[in-house]
Parts: sequence; C-alpha cells; structure tokens
Amino acid sequence: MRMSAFFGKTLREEPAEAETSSHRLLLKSGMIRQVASGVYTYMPLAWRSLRKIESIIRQEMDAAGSHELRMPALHPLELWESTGRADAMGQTLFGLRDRRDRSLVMAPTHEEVVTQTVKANVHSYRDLPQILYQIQTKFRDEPRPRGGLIRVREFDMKDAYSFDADEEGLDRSYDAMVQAYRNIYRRCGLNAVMAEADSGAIGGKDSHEFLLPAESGEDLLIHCSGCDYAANAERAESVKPPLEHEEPLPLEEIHTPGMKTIEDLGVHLGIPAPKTLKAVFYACDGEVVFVTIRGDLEVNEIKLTRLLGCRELRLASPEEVEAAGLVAGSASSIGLEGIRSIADDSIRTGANFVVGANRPDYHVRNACYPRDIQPDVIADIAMAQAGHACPRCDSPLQADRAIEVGHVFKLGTFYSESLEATYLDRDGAQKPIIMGCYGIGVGRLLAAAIEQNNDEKGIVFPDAIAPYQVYLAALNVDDPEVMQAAGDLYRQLTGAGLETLFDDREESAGVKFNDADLLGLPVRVVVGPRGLRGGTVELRRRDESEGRSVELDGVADAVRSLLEGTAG
RNA sequence: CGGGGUGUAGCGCAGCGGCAGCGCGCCUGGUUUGGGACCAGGAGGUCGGCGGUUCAAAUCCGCCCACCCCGACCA
Repeated sequence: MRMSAFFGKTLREEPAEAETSSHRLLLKSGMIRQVASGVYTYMPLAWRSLRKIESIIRQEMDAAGSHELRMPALHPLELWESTGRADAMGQTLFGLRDRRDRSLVMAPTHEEVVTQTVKANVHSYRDLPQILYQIQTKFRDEPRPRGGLIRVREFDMKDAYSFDADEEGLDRSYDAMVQAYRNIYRRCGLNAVMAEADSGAIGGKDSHEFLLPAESGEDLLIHCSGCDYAANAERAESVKPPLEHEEPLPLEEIHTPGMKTIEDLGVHLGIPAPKTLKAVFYACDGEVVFVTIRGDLEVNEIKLTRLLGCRELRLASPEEVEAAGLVAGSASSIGLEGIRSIADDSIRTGANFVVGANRPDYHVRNACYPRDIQPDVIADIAMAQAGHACPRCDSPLQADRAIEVGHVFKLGTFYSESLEATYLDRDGAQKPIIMGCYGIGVGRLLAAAIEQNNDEKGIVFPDAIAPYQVYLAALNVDDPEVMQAAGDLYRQLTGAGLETLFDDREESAGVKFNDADLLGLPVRVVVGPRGLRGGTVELRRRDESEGRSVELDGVADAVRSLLEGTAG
C-alpha cells in the first residue's frame, strides 16, 4: 500500500483523553477513532491487525475440531428471561423494541442462542461432542468503558461453546480449547498466563483466565515465583504470614480514644497490624454479617460471596451497622449474638490479638481463638498478597496487574437444563448436555498486545499481528533515482509476498522515521541518496537498535530472514 | 450510581463581560531534504446545547448533554 493514497493519519500531538499507553498509541497512530464512549471505528491499520488476529484464532479453533457458525446479534428478550439472565445481566443488557413493541436485546454473549441451536440439532449421544464458535460483535452497556479498546461497549469476540455427553468429555473439550488458546497467544507473540479464575454465580467446577501482564490491567494476577501456580486475585489462595507462637494471656481492656483503624492502633500503641483483628460489616442480600480478619489482610469479597452463597454482597451502611447494635471502629465478635459471624482462618495463626471492645474508644488486648472468639464459620476469605507463600510450593507469591484476554469456563448443565437441551444416552436415558464456554476479545487482545509491546517512540508490533510486515520509506521523493529504486523495491517486496507499507509521501525524513517508529511495523527499509550511492538500503527491525546495509537486489530475502522465526 | 475533571478550527490549547485567538495539521507557490525543515500567501468556528442576566455573553447564572479519570459495578 502506498501511503500517499492511504486512509488515516498519524497525530503529532499526544491525544488528550488517553491515559493508558495502548489507548494513546492507537489514537496517535490513527488506528482507531472514537464514536461514543466505549464505541470505536477501526481504521484500516487496526482492521488489518484485527483480521490477522482473527485469522490465527480461526486456524487454531478449526485445528481443535471446532466448527465456525454465525449467530445473530439481535435476540428476543424472552429467551434471556427463560434463563433468568435478563435480570442477572441487569442494565448491562442493551435493549430495544421493534415496530410491534416486542422487546429485543443486543446480544452480550450467546449461551442461550447456541444452546437453543444445539437443542434442535443434537438428540443422541452419537451427535456429541461438538464445539461451535463464531467471531461476532457483542454489545454490553458497561458502567464505565475505559482505556480505549480495553473495555468497550461494542466489541468483537470469539466465543466458543462445547457440548458433551459426560464430564470426561467436557474435560477433553476444555483441554482442547486451552491448548488452542495457548497456541493463539503464542502465535500472536504474547505471553499470556493461564490463571485460575472465579467460576461465578453459575458454579461449574473449573474456570481459567488468560492474563497478559500490563500496567493498565484491570485484574490482579497472583503468581508463584517458584512454580507455575497462577490465579486471579479474586480467587487466589495463599499461605498467610505466620505469627510466632504465644501462650494466651488474660483479656485486658485498654482505652483507645479516637482510634478507629488498624493504622491508628499501630501508630498510637505500637501494635503491628498482624497482631490485631479487624471487623468488617457486610450486607449479604440485606442481612448484616460480621466478618473478622487479621489486621494485615483484606477481605476478598468474591470468596466471601461464594462462601455465603448470596446474590448481592456489599459493605453494610452506617445505618445498618448501627441498627445491628455494632460499634464501628471498636467492634469485635467477642460475646456477639444474633448476627452471623464469619472469620478468616488467619485468626488461627496467632494469639493475644488486639480487638474492639464493643464500646466506643475501648479495645481489648490478648483476644484468642477459640477462647474468646467463636465465629459461626471459619474459612479462607482473604485476598492473597504479594509476599504471601504459594499454596503449592511455599515460594513467595508475586502480584502483577494484568489484562484478561481470554476466559474458559466449565459451565455444566445450567443452560441445557434451563432450555431443555437434552440427548439420549446409550441406555435410552434423557440427559442434559454438558457445556463449556470459551471467549477471546479480539480488540482487547490488540490493545493488550500494544500495551505489552511499546517503547517511548511508539508501538513495537509482534510480527504476526502487525498491520504490515515492512515499512518502506523513500526519503527524497523528488529525487528520481530514489523514487525509481524505492518503486523497484516496493515491487520486489510485494512480489515476494511481503506486506509492505510504502511511504512515498512528500514528507521530510524525520516525519517518516517518526511515523515508522510510531506504527511499529516489524521491519523498516530506508531508501535514500546516501545509501544508493553505494547501491544499498538500510534495514532495521523495530525491536533492534542497530540497522544494516543491504544490496538492492537482496532486500526481499534479507527482510524475510529478519522476519523468520517469529512470522505467523 | 458516587467523587474529580474537561467541552473554543481536524489535533493540542489560550482567552474568562466589549472585533474569535495561538501552535500543529490542511491548501497554493517557492526554497529545502538521513530523525517531526523554512519563507510568503490562504482556507477552516452554531465557542457542547437550551434558557436567563446584561446595552453587550465563549466569558456571569441556571438546567441539560457529551467525554475523560478514580471508585462502585462487571453471568
């Protein structure tokens, strides 16, 4: 493609609204343009890159035995009501009405429709297993779109669904998808980490996310420095730092005027956070629940929600706390009655904790479990933190922000039971089909790739997903020799099957070098009078600091060798 | 939904009661040409919208809308 005829321009100034690097670079390179909050036009450069990602995804999904189909984006609301997800999705679901006042939704995902489709086409164990996928536009009215393509309201997703007769079959389908996902990320040049993930309200036995470490990520990846344990912080387990063994001492009340936080106690009494127990009050579907956890730990609300089996969990309001007879800032579960009491298992790790005295401005020393504190339930409800020990191998855990670029999920029979998608087994018994689902956000993958591959000058595209492979820059377009040589090279490169963006614009050398760096195509070829005097041009990989001189007639071969090994 | 912020030319911004501005980009001509060149001339605006105050509103007041950031939320 000749840049003189290309559609789309790079920006000289930094886009004002962009904070994350991928958002900034996508805008500055002219790859995307915002239409509304969380809604973007993909310009030709971005679209080429996205199509390459899609192509890799298709190849790997097909190789895994999955079949591509295409489902609609417009669904009848009734279908979503039949599984209860119209309520569950809430306002995230985009809705509209047709001319006869029927309610439709813009599909955020396709479990319902695909299950309905399979129900009509699968009747026997002989029809199973099946894995179906599509690459299709999803609509989700996110409360807060952010970070350019990181979180948007309209986006393309590869969503796949597996259908099996039994759990073993589901495990095989799941493993096949996991392997396909690993291949996809590897081929895209990305080192995504497969991490244990929360399996959500529907349950199911396994769920994993593929996380790409990046500063602007919305998720926190907990991973082990010594083994391959990795989990989303929502779900991660850890061995909490132990305390030294102590003999229990008698309870002792202390005056603590104005001290309401663990920090206050530390500053004023010299008590380290792990030697305290803090009280947190939650409203679990409206019921106030008392939660006790060691002072150096944070409550993991996802774990707590699963433990309590509640639908909505939030911090209790001050009014609810007061109505329950609790003293915020000086509460403890000592002598607590009439309120469900949950404690993190960290209360077992030590003795002689400082806790609230259940009256204002007083705390108590030397509280011990189980002598003084008897919660109804003790479980792991703490956030794993960097520095905690790995639950598998005891090495220190690390924590890194990361972007979720894929999610795989063993669904079980929730949808097949709701929609009565059954099959007859060998014995003639009717059984619900066992499902899994598997998603990759295509645009988010592009954003994450840029997030992970850039420098102060611009994007450094992984070879396989770069919009073009070669940036061919002619430095002096008014010089007939230069243009002749550049034109010949353009034909040589494209003739050799190399995707080449030919910068034949009437711009200064500096502009072209800067745009080349900004766009981040893997190989840059520079044609200028200086090199031509010796019959050479300069080749340089975007991810290397040194270029090399190459004779004119060997450029295509030289470019190919620079791309080898990483080209998709 | 709570908190913070921003809306003025394609992009980045100044102006904050009295003629609509600057830089970049864009167009024309010329000179340049290996890391965002220079000179001259030019085009481009419902100042987010509606209403109010005023002789006079981009500017003051009110309401609304849009967008960004933090949080909540995110099967």
